[in-house]
Amino acid sequence: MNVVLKVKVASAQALKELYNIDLQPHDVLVNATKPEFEGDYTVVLFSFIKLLKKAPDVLGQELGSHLINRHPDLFSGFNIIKGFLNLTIADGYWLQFIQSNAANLSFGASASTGSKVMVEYSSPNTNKPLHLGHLRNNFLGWSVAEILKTTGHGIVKTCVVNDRGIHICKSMIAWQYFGNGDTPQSTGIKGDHFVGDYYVKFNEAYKKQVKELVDSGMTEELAEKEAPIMKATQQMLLDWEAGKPEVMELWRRMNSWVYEGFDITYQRIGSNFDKVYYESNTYLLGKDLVEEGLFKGVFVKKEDNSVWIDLTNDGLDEKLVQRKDGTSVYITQDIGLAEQKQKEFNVDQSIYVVGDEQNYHFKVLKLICQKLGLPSADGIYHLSYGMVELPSGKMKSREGTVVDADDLVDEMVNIARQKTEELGKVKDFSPAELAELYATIGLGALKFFLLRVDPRKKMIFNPEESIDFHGFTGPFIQYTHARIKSVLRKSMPEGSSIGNSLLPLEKALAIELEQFPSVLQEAASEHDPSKVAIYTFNLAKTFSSFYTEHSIGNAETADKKELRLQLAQLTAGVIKKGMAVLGIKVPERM
RNA sequence: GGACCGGUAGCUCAGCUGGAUAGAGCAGCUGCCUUCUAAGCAGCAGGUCAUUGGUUCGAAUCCAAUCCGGUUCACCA
Repeated sequence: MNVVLKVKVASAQALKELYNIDLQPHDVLVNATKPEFEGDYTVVLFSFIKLLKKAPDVLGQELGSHLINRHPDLFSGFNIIKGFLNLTIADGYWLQFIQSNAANLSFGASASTGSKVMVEYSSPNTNKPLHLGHLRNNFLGWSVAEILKTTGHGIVKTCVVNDRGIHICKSMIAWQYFGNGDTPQSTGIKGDHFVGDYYVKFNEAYKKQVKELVDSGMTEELAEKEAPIMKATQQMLLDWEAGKPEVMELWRRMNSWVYEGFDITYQRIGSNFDKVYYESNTYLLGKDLVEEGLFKGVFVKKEDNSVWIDLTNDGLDEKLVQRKDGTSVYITQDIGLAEQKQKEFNVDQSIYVVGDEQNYHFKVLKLICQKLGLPSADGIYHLSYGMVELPSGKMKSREGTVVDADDLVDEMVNIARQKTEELGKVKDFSPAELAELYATIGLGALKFFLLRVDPRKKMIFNPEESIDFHGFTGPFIQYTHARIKSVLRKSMPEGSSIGNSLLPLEKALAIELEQFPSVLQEAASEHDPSKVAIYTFNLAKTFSSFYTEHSIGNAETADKKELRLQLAQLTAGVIKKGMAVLGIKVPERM
């Protein structure tokens, strides 16, 4: 049980014993004491003052004295300022905490809860390479899965690849027209970029054709439909759906190029999946559910044979679930896939890491699944994240302002190399060690930058500022870890006495370390890695102050040396674990 | 137009189940490397928490209205 909860439980119990009022620990508001006051944690008394009709000072005195008498091992002092009861936690409590966890490698992790969660993330299209927005998605999804794993949930990481449809045919057509038989191998271009280039070429050619038609007197609307390259693409989609061999062959070939490229990027950024779904296999799912929905009266069929669901009573609109020609729409596939996932993995919760532009879609999806009575329905959770924007505004592929994932990672790693060389601290590293260090720092900076803000909020990515390695950044935390390891290489804790008192910075560190498990819990329940990022940064900052102020290896006494070594060891462990759930490695030296 | 999301320091963001004088980082300014890594530390300066009203012992936080920005409401995916 963490300290805050102990304070709450003790306070609720004390109020019961003193005044015979029944409160849940949850009813007691406990905050960290503001630095300008004496104490560690503060019980806010106002609500009890009202309830008991007692003066704040009297109540505070009675409660404070009672707490100290009943829990001398937990509390060592108190003071009352206005309606706030500031409690000092006994040094012995923190010392005990430090000693029992310094070498505990699994500190922060929870026992299995028995629940199983699926996290769907990344979900790329096979017509273009990954960009900055995908990076936020990948880092978020991976981290949320890792946080849930650490807090005792079984995890299935999954990815739904959008590998079919008109947009895929566009790159295929463009390659047929303009490719001259080139391949990623023959050109030396990474497969996903290679295919993406043809997607761009399609749009260029299409635009040109539309313009020509418009110039010859056609309306723009008609020209967009009549452009030969578009008609060819639509025919190709029909051919694909009919399974025409040469189209299927081309489709497989080009997709395989993309996957080769994705594999490299995923490997580099550390994304991985337990199960990959391909839309080419799942796009027909859900049809039987349309029948079932009609039978149950959840859906209605209109005269033209299209099938709808009326969600106006739920404050939404009417939504189409099947076209008049009997083909299914996107949401129908999603319903079908939700059912499929359920059959295959039987998870308690299914998290979809998808941008907030699809909020409405997921609201509808969940509602429809609930109305259909699918067992997976209530477990659907849309982890909606905000778009990544540039200082100039949104990224637009048409304007060429899309920040490519591979390029960005390259740039970050390069800057890491440059800065490391400037500082010259690891001149004895082998080339392989250096390469690993640059990747660790560069990716650490990037991941931390994208994960440190609330996922729900849109964020601005400033290429100039984002590559900062000072302050609230991944490299600062990595650096703190490396400094600790440097100390620990010289001497390790021996398990000897750590004395019986704490200096302010020693205590501040202990207090912060003790919060790690509850931070992980909070991050898990809110699906929010930024909680861990912020916590880990603050911990590193506290350690840096401590490190500057107090000598560890040459401490004043043997007790102090042992105490500080244990604190250092525990801090290194928490930093490492905190960063690990963010997908960020920490170096031994940098 | 309906629904949803956001507006906190020059910039990027915390804080939002109501609690003490609203916090970080960057940028700016001062100091600190003969002692464990200065990718650091200590300090200064920087605020009408979009606006107005309400709820109460207490509001950045809750409620209402307004202003500004965004997303969405396709027989697209």
